Amino acid sequence: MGNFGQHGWWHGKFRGCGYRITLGREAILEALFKSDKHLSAEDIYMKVHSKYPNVGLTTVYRTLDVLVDLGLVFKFDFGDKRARYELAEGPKGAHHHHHLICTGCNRVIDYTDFIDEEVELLNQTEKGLSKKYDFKITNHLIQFYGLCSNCSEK
Amino acid sequence: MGNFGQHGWWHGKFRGCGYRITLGREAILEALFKSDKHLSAEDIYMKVHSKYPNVGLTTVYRTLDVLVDLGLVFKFDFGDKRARYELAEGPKGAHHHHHLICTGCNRVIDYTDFIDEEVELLNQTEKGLSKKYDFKITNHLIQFYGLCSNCSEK
DNA sequence: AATCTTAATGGAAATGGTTTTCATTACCAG
DNA sequence: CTGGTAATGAAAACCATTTCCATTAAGATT
Repeated sequence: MGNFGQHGWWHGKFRGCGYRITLGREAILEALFKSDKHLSAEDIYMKVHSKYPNVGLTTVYRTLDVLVDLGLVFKFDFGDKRARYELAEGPKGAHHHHHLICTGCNRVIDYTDFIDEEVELLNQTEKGLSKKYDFKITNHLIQFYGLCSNCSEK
Repeated sequence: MGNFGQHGWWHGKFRGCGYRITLGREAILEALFKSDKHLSAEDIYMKVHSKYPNVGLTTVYRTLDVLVDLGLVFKFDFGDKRARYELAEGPKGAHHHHHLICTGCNRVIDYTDFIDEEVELLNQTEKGLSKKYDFKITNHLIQFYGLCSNCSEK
């Protein structure tokens, strides 16, 4: 579970792409691993910075870019105006979920319900679209927008 | 078709929400109506500005906010770093489509294939989620990411 | 271990899309 | 016509993210 540091499950993928393993990157991935989710770059910076004060915000941004490129991290836009990041897959693989976003208060609810049906339909759709448009699909995004119980009362 | 100005199909919805009808708003909505799509705020500004030079960029942003709030316009993030806008519904109603986004060159392909199945599944999902999370869903976003034929060759 | 190549880094400055400010204009209800 | 107030434009502010550049440190080679 919490034994992030001992594993290095991502080292292979990292090295295989010519990236070096650094303390900063280790710390950033650890922060993502340990945290709940929907972290902004600055959230991550502050977590990392408290333990490794010599890791700068610029490195956080650069590392997140790398992680997104490698597919280890997903980048989201939830309507507040900063990017949000969450781990795509851990040592035990991914726990797939999508998001409900409240346009009133920007609260985000993760849900895993209906995911199987969604993903099955998406796979079919992806197959059809790939063929028709000669497009190699690597990822998808589904989000629902609306008002949470608090905000719809007003 | 092109007789945008004569209709004012949106005036009702506008006035009903306490908004005034102004030349700038008319021009901005007309630009969205006439254009293809995926316009940025500045795209719209330039189109509008050529015909009505006294409409400023600020007004474009403010009007787009209003239109998005009213549900007349959708706002998208396609990964280049500016918001993209397109008309949600015209006088004849909406022509629903989703997007394929190339992460290589940021090209966006609209597709309407599979939309029916998608929308049906989404409706079911929305119903289930609304109930379970007491969340009033008003909108959804589906996007596929990948590489277009040009970019996957490299 | 020592050396070397070059990716990675941090701090400061720049960037640029979007928002805010504020004095002025112009919808439109009465 | 006229008053109240929403809407506006221009300029300045905002602020998340990127870029610059001199310095550091992975990690392959010796």
